[in-house]
Amino acid sequence: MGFEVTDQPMDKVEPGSGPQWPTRQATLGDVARRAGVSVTTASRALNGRGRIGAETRRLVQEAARALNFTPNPMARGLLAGKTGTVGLITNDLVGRFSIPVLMGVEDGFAADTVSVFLCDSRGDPAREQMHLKALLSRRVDGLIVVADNARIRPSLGRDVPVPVVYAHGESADPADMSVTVDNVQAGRIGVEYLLSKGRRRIAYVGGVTTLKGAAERAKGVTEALAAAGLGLCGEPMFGPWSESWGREATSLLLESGSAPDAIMCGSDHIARGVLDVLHDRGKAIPQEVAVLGHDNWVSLAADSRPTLSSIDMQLQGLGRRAAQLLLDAMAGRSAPGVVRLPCIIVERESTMV
Amino acid sequence: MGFEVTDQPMDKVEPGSGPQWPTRQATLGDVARRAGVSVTTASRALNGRGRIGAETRRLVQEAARALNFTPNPMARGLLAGKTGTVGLITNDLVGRFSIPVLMGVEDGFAADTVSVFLCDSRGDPAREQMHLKALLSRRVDGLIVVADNARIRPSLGRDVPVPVVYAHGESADPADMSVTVDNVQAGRIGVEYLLSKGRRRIAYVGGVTTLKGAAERAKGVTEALAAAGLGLCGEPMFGPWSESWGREATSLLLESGSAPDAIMCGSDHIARGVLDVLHDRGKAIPQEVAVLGHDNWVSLAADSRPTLSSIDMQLQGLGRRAAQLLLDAMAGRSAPGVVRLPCIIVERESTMV
DNA sequence: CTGTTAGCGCCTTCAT
DNA sequence: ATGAAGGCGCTAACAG
Repeated sequence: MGFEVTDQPMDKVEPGSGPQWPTRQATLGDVARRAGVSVTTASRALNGRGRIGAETRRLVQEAARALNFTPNPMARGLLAGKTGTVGLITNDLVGRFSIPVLMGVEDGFAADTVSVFLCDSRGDPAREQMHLKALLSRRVDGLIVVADNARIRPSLGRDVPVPVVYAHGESADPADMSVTVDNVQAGRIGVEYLLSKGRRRIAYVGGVTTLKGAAERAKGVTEALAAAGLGLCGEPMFGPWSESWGREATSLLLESGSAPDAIMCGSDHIARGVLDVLHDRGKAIPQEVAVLGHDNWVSLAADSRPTLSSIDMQLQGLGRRAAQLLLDAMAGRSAPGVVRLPCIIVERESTMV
Repeated sequence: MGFEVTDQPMDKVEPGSGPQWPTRQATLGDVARRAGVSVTTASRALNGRGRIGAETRRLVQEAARALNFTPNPMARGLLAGKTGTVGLITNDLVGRFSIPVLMGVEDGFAADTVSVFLCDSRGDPAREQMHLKALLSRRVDGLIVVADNARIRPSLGRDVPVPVVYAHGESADPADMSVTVDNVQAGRIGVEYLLSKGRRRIAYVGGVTTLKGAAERAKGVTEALAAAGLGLCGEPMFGPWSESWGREATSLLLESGSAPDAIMCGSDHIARGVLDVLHDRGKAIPQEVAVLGHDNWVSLAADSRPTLSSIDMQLQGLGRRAAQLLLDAMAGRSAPGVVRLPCIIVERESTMV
């Protein structure tokens, strides 16, 4: 099961000395020679172009298999003017959001057709610019920029010579293609879900509304409540997306005299803080107060006390969609604008009566 | 600041119609023509080979800049027989360990020299095999396999035609190069640290010892205690790496009559569970009981009640080291064997008197 | 149906 | 100090 040419003498073989890199890979010439045909014929036989004798084709294919031949993508790309690669630039690999998007993107491309270069700019525009340059000089056929959902990001500009899709965070330029999350819908379905569970006094603890996503979620919440003829229970609480804010906000909420029967949270981190304080105060969850998180971050939500229901942004699907859009654009069918994808509820104990 | 050739007539320009892909990139021929020299001279001027008149060089460089020329890596690679790319195969992008390793790997390569193809096998050997094939047919110059630290993984085999470095998890074949974490040392420094804080009754709640990492950490713990003439407080508790196990183990521990003044944990998840139960039972942390986590997973450790001290595996450094090893191997200096990198303590409230 | 010729963009002898 | 020619591996004309 060797990957290299075993058919002809190698340059420097030291028997029994273990792997010997680099070992020359088989070329189309090798295949042709072994099959006793010309290079062109070999090429055609393998690619299925033009008319080829059945026997010849078989011969060539066999030779290719025997030599473990795979076409050199550089030679191919040089001719075709395309590399079959795309670049993926992300801001915050540490931030957990990039990962599922990234996996979705990978799903979206056939692995043996398009490969993905990964670059992390660490939130530094200079690094991003550097990576952009590097990727373009690698002649990627397209780019995906995984951006922060919290704010609209500047476009890479219109003079980038390949199609670009912005994923998760959207580009400021409406002529760009962006795929992002429908945060308003997320807020809405959260409320609708809690209403369906019989809750009427819904409080909200979210992220600071200077962040785009946080503001949109809050908007969806307000709208859905209004549609049901209700208002928020207590003041809406906006703070950092952290556990300690969840704890603090819950204390404030309870001490202000509000008696919510559900608390909807802007993140799972916040929700964890909420759970802790409710627990300390002896509130039964979900019987007295239901808690709904946001992000469905499994390592935070799946093993808490009680386990945490959460809104899932379906980021992997978003990544797939971004890849699809990019493929279309690379094929010449580009569709500018912002696509907003819906979220779903993942139900666990914290909301299950 | 265009990326494309603006110097000569483009094929199809529709003025005012926005970006027009694909726009031809400048070639060395374009540069040479603009500078009024031959392609050979242009090449030499830009690469600094051979003797070139100072003025000629300036001219060429200026032309290159004006045309935004970057050499086509496929043409270059075709000639050089190398692509300047490496493949990175990971098992579990969702599992958080791959990410810092990945970032370290990125740091380890000069972004404008080596680019990284990312592939996630999702723990499926068939997918891994597929990605391996795809990467090899892309002619990567080397491979990094980010593996699970919990078990020794099978080697990709000796007939892979490029150097391979295994990172985080180690390969079963000692002829391979692996960079991994020194789990024994981790256990040891954890104990030594707690001892230095004046703790003497140290309990241990770890992962199941069928997992390699868990067993090694436990070994380090035992050794360090023995070296201090001490033993473990209570039975060592081994279970899943989860919060609920942390909670359960703590209850068992306290109910068994052990009165630890410190609990060392196999993961931050476990530690979070430990914190919760200690909190419920009114134990002051760290005054009565100190708690030490493992992984230093910031989103779990940095905002808990109290914030959690933890052992950090320095995975980013590990990734850098893996990249370095691979670079050396690609340059012909390969160093088989397993490198074990030390961990450090990150101190937060849960252990600070 | 098959082989010959040419060329993708670049670098490297070899000449001048 | 510069240029011309050849070739990396492959595919797309154009013969035959």
